[in-house]
Amino acid sequence: MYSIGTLAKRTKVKVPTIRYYEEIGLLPEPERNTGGQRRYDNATKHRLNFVRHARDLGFSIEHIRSLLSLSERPDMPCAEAHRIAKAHLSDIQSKINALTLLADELVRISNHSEIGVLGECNVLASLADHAHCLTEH
Amino acid sequence: MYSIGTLAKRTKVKVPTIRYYEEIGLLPEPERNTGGQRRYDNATKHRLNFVRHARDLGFSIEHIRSLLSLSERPDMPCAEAHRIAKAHLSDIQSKINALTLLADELVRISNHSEIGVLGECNVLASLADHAHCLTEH
DNA sequence: TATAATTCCTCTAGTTACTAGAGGTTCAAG
DNA sequence: CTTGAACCTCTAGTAACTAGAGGAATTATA
Repeated sequence: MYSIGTLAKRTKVKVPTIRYYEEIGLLPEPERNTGGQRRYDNATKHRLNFVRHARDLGFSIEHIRSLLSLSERPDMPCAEAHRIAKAHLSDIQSKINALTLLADELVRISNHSEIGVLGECNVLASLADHAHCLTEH
Repeated sequence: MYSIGTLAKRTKVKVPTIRYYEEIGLLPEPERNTGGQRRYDNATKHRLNFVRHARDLGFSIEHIRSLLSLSERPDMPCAEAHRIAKAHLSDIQSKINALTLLADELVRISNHSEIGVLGECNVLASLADHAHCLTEH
């Protein structure tokens, strides 16, 4: 069991952000020591790491709540779990596609080794085209 | 040349968001018709699509400004372009890794076809582990 | 063991990136 | 030529943090 500051260091999530996640119910209310300070275990650290990564990947809090519900409820009926998993899959796959295109273009720029200028650059085109989107827009 | 409403429909970006992007300098100030209304061309549409996708992928506005600078300046020296490209690459590659792990786990859940309950679920573990992170944290 | 520095607490207010609404003007269909 | 939709600017609200004030608890140092 460790303090909020220690948890913050281990997860690279800021202390006020941890308290904020608790407030909105993304993290459970932790135990408190005799002085009233929060004490955390590794289960919370694990959960917080998930939240942090998911946020970095552009998922909304509500999105994350839904993903967490898959982990939270081992008693969840398959049909419900499948519905949630499928609802997220195509979105995630189009994110992977878009990132891959952008990465390819950045690799091309990085490998463009002549001293001089870049010439035409397709970074913008890599994400601007909708041809590779799986979502509805 | 078309209106802001048409641009909004074509890019799925809301009208006030387009005006906001203009205000913060992510989009150029567009031409205006005699009545003072904004008129857009496809170059702006292209740029806006890039911004929208990049935001969906969790990049900050400043991040996007830096990526756009690669496209904006065909006269940029290679060294500078390489620096920017490399600064973004490892971040993007770790995003791809994390998303792939999450997608794999969601596929596993989707294929788990017995009628009943889900049993143990590794959605949380898929993103909680730092083992696959390329970034420093 | 005293005391000083650090970290914690709650609460309020500020920031980023939008998003919605008020009040008024311009456009475009009939 | 009207009238309703779409546009304008400006202000205010929301989501997801982030920082700061004022004070209590903990930990490090003398």
